[in-house]
Amino acid sequence: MITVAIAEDHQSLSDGIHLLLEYEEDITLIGHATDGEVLLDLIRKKTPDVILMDIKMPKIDGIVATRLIKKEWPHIHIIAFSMFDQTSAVTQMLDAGVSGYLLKNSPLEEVLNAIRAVVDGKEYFDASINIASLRQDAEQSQKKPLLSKSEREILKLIGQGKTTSEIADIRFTAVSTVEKHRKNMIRKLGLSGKGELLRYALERKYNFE
Amino acid sequence: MITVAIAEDHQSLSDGIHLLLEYEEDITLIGHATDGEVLLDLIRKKTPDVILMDIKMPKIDGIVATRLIKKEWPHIHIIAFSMFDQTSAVTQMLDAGVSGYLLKNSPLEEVLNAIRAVVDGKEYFDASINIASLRQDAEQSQKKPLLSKSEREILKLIGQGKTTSEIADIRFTAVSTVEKHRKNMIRKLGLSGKGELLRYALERKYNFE
DNA sequence: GGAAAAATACCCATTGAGGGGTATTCTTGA
DNA sequence: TCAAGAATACCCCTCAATGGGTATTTTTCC
Repeated sequence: MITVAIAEDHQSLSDGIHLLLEYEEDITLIGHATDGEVLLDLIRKKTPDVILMDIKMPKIDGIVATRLIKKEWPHIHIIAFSMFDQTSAVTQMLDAGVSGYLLKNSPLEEVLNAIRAVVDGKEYFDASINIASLRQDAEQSQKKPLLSKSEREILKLIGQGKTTSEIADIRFTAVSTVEKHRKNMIRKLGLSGKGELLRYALERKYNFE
Repeated sequence: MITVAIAEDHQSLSDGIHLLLEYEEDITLIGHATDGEVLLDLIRKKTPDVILMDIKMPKIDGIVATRLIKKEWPHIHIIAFSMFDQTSAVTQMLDAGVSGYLLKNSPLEEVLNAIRAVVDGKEYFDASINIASLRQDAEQSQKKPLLSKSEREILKLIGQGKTTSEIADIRFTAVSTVEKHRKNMIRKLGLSGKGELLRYALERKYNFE
């Protein structure tokens, strides 16, 4: 018997999976959580074989929750279940230790395939995710992160709506230095035009990077 | 017998509803669509009594689709089914003519209650939506929309990353006119500083306003 | 220890976005 | 029909954000 837990903040979807699993002889749903904290409590009480993990969740998100769980219970198989097929979301979940990645706009039956695959020790990725090329990208980007430490820090502040001079004050550096970092980032990221860096920084926030 | 169609771009959720409805004697699912265009095709072939309508959909979104459908088939009951409980999303769907509004983080059983309520000629709103106060707000804002037509149009283009001169080209107006509209919007919205309007426009995209 | 990469800081320049006006024409609703 | 609000278009001015350089000091890593 395979025991499964669901971490998903949309209860309607969680209920749908519940209905699906009810008619499977070899799978039992042991509980569901609507946020990362509740999930951790749940696991402490009843350790499941498999967790279906949403990325976007209140309190503790799926990426952090996966890291915590794999650290303490490395034998639990975690399958990411997300709306996002962006490279960054997938690589971060891979890095956190998931054994599979499903998309919410795929058929629900995929869930069954994925659960059975991961308890068999295999991995299971949605067909629309090119897992091989992602792994390669991940390796490269580990060695050469596109943006440097200072640059990422400044980008974050830009995303918070800070201006160049405000950022210079915060970081105790000259305005010209911040300007230089901005220009370097624009070059590295292949952007152009005035608002592009702000746009990039803002979109970042919704893109898991 | 109640006939139902689903418009939902996350197939997993749509599959879940399918499972739920399968065991209801008085309800038949006649089809599901993953975008607004497919939905319209579907309705032309088999007219359902009720449509469960997601707001976020490719091609034609739920708001536009609802308007189109209520115009041509006013007897079809439409229930919005969304992740968002923001005022703006709800009021826009109300305005478009929905008879109910469900949230995805509510139990799936709510779907059954809602379907049965709307075929009875009643309305059905998720408990966490304060429908009375929303209706009042909607009345007021109908008389005085904050931004005018041109302003909203320009804001949308700003959100798409267009610069003032590009927007002027697109709209066949002078650059100075677009600048004037920008300034008026900044004043109306109580913004300040250089990137604020872009920031506002970008955040809007995730907030349905 | 020494080279490469990152961080620092400055120079020059252009331009887009805003702040604050005024004025004319077009629409729209009471 | 007539006034209010919207849309159009121009004026002035400032300043932050780029684009494109150079140079020095730290860090980091082989």
